[in-house]
Amino acid sequence: MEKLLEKVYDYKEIENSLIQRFYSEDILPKFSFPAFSIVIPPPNVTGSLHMGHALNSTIQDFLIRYKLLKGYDSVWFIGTDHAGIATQTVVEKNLLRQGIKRSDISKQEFLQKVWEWKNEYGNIILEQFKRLGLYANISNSRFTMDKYYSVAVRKAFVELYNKGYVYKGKRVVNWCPRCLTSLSDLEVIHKTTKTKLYFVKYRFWDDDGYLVIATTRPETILADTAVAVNPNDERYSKYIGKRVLVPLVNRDVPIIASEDVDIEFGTGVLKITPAHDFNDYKIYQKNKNIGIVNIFNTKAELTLNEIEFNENLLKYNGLERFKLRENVVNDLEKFGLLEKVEDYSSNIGYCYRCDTIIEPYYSDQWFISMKELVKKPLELVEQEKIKFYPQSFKKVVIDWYNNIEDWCVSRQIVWGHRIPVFNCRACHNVWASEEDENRCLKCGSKDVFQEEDVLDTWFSSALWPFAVMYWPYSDFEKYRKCYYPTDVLTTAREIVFLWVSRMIVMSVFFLDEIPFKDVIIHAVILAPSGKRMSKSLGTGIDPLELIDKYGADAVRMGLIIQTAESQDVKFSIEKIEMARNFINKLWNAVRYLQLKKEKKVQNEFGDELVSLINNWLFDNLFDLTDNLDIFAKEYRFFDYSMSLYHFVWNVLCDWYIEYSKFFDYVQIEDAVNTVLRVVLLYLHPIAPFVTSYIYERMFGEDIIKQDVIKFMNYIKNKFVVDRTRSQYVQDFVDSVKEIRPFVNEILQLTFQDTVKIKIDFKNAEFPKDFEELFYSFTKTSRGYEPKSFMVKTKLGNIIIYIDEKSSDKYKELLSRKVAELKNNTQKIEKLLSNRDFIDKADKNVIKNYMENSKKLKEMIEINERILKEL
RNA sequence: GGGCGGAUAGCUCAGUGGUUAGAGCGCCUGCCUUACAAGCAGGAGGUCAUAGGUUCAAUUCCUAUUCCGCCCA
Repeated sequence: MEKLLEKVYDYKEIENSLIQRFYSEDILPKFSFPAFSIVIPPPNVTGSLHMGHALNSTIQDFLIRYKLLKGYDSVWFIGTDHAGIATQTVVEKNLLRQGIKRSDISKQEFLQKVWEWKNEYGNIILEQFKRLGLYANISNSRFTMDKYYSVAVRKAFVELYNKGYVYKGKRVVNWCPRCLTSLSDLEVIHKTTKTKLYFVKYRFWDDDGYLVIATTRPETILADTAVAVNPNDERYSKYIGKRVLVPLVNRDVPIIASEDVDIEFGTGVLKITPAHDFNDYKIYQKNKNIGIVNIFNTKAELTLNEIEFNENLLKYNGLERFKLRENVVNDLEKFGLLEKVEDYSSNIGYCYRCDTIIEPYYSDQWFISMKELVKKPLELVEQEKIKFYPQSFKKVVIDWYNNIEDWCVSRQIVWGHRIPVFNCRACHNVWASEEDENRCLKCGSKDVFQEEDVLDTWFSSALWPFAVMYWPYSDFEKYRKCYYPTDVLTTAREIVFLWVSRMIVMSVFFLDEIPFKDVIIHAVILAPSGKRMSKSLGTGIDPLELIDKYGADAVRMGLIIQTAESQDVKFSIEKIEMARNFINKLWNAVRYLQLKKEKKVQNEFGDELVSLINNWLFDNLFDLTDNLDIFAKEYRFFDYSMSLYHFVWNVLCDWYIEYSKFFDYVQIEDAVNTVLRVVLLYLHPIAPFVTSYIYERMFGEDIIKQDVIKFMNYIKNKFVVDRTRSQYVQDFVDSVKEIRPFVNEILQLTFQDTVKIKIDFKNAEFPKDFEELFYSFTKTSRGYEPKSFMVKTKLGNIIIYIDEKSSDKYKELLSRKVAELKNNTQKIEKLLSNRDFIDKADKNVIKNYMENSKKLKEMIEINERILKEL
């Protein structure tokens, strides 16, 4: 049954042979208990696999596979997001390359083009995910605009609408003049930007005096409807009620009082442009009589209309906002209205998709009022019904809920879920409906039309955890029993508000239940320079290239061991190499053990020694697996990986396999097979390819079908560990490590093959065979008859007398050691003579110090004697 | 402006109220020892950012400062 591993670990071959099995149509929910479920954060259909996806998916796949091995019905719901603005932008650019402008074709034709694009390219990202070795069913993936999902979105919107949580209103919103759509607050990226502060004179209407106002956006002067000062500002309070002329426009506007005016900023006088500034809009809402003037069209070009017509503006008509700014500044200067210009840096909002500067824009939009909806989620997070890892995000989410603003959900684009609100031209009835309507519910008129806007992408993603389980169809109840709420959500920090907190809101509203129990917020992997990884900046590192070069297993493990906790890390290729080397090491260890079967050992050791060492091995193994289970439970993937790394490399390979070279295969076969099984099983969630491959080679079985819990119970009964006996072996290990530096130095000085020593096993229970092992492990040999020279190992029960070869080097080594020992002893003595310490410190701590002090003194004495006689 | 996190070896990062603070990479010495040179054995390298405080004891807890990063407005 067992097949020998190939000489060289060829990850490409292995990945090719297994990838279809991992990503297979046969992987279906079993609807059995215990169940475990995760929903993937759906990648954008426009996306390509980046480092964030790679880490995020690795974590999820780890959990899915770990639970699978633990006997769970472990299901991963995967799929993609239609990503409204992002996708539309990509398709627009595509068409432009073919010479087709968006404006050349109708909305319907364009929509058709987007669907064509989606059908052709929309699954690329899922195909790329494959390469990571994910265990999921690709044919079962969902899409936020597929047939069933669309039903869920409409149902959700209509229900919110009918319960009064949706309203339409004319508001100043974030507007992207390139994407030609509104954006939610969360889709705006604020960046400190160098700009200028213009000090502009506003003349009084009735005399020659003037006020100076500082503004970063002089072009919006044209839409000023008031000037405001803080009533507590002694400099200006006397002017409240007077009127000033808006420069260039010569519209006369009032000077109003507002507590919102920052006395410190600029001159302390604020111009009010309600239609093009958020703060000004707030002030306007409290002073509606000042009026609101919109001077821009959707592309942020100055556009006069009948209502807001002003002949002084005619010459600017059609100018784009920054061109307009130039013109306005020039004219202000020309008319002597510009007092000065200063350099300034201010926080400016940019579109998160296309990086265009956001224009606050006064327009009709749809909103969801959030204050009420957020109440229950807030409580649930506070009560830790949903737990965040790391915990600090609990507070972050709570703060966000507490300061929630209404959510602008309408987008003026084509690609998305059209808002299911219908209007009747005849009777002006407005209603929301899950079905397409062509007749007014109220008056029966056929003159009805649906809203043109589509919903924010994040509205549909907020429904993801239950929509992927076919809510609101009856099937959902079947899924709900096993898989809802889902167990854990893993995500990057940047979408905690955009997505995570809104999923909670929606799940609580529609199902009265949390969508997931745990939220893991993982690290952000930065470029090695510490900058963000970004394709456009050229700082991105392609995970697929890494997989090509190092193999998927190495990439997975390498990512995990460089991202402990959620602290951001600079990407280090060394960690990927470390993982690759580790897998290679494991491969070779297995291969060695397989080859060993064929070989006979010359002078094999007795079974007594073998059992002692096996006992030590299993002691370490059980210690390891106990820890691994804790680490997995606490999502400490770094600790999980590193403890496996150290067990395989520093326990199994460095020591056990070295011991095994003195044993015959039959003596260790049982232990070896068992330990390898356990290692492969526990490593499988990190490195699925190589472990599956080796497992099948060795045991002829599919690793994913194994039951770890059963197996562990079985072997814990079979190999009962004796801690005391295990300590003998550990003493041996420590003694070898202690003596090696001396031997190494001596050998290098004397060019001998071995150093002669004499070993004194103080502990009679040590098997005599250990002596032979010791010689071999330390490159020493029997035959030294000690006078008084020796080195005593520090912790162990073994005393080694070493042939001194009376060299200066040796003397130096010993003196250094003695000095070190003395130094430590002094520190401890000082502590022990401290009354406060004796009175207050923990008794065990004191005891340990005292014992150690004794040991140290003994060693100093011995080594000093040696030194004297050298 | 408000909030959060970080500063530990040359580099990337772990870790800890208590004896000698770790890993990988890099560096130095010696080894192709029949599983592995992607390896083996050994070594050098740290006032744990700075200043105070709490404590018998601080790299670890607290406060302030500096620098870096992130989030929100």
